[in-house]
Amino acid sequence: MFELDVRSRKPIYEQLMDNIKELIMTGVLTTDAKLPSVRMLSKELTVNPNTIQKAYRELEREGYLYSANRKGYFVAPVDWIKPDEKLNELKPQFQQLIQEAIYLGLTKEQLVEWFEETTKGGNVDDSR
Amino acid sequence: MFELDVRSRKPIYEQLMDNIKELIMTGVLTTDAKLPSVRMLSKELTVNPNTIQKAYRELEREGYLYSANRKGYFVAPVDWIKPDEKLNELKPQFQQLIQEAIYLGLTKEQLVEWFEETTKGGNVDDSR
DNA sequence: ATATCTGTATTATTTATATTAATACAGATA
DNA sequence: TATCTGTATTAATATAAATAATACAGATAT
Repeated sequence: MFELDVRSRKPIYEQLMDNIKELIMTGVLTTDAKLPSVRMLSKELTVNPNTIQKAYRELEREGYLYSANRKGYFVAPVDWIKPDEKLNELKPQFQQLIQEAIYLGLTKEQLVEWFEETTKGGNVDDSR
Repeated sequence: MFELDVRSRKPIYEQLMDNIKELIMTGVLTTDAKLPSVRMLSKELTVNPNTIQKAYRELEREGYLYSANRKGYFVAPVDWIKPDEKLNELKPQFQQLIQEAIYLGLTKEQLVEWFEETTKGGNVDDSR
């Protein structure tokens, strides 16, 4: 279910966050879906419980998850993320990447193509 | 000339690399332009010389700079970077960002708009 | 030629952070 | 009531970034 690389420069908890975000964004995990408990996932991935918790708590802070009174962690509704704010945070990252890509020869057409590959591949859940 | 934030999570040498890349990509620094010496920049930024050298050497490895026999570091021609390979490395980064942005409501039109803002703002040097 | 600039290299130390480890508490659930 | 859950705390370990202090040798300008 999750792909972690302990040799990567990127911290395990961040890799975990990316993995979970992707499951949410592709619609595999929908609103109110329950995530594996800290301890279970810890055993499954042979990673320390604290590391799992750090990822969960961070995702909660960002609005992707919520935790209910010792019942577990669950997927939060999209609008808890404050999508507009988040998009504005993403913009400079995009523009830095775009600038570098343009320098390397990226055309507008190719960028649009990449956009459409993404929409085609991922099954977005409209009911959310 | 350079903007560094010692409190950032991103290492100083990586911030320096980003800064230099941007100067190259916006055409402020063109092919064969000389960069400040390791020691000078070290003093100017009050950063350890080794940190500067790490940034320079890494940019050399990536093909953005070259160093000539104790004469200094200089901007390399674009094609030393192997643009096609680099673009392929950039693609997955783009798609991850695009996927998240789509989840947050990004439209194709907005992405194209961001692309055009980038081309308009930066003065790309065609003579390269 | 000589002082001074350049990159290059090496070794040690400090600092920050990620990760693991070992526990403990208290509410939720079966 | 036993066992699940999240939450919290403290300590130890590992890794990497950054600083520090030097040294060597080629390039350059005076």
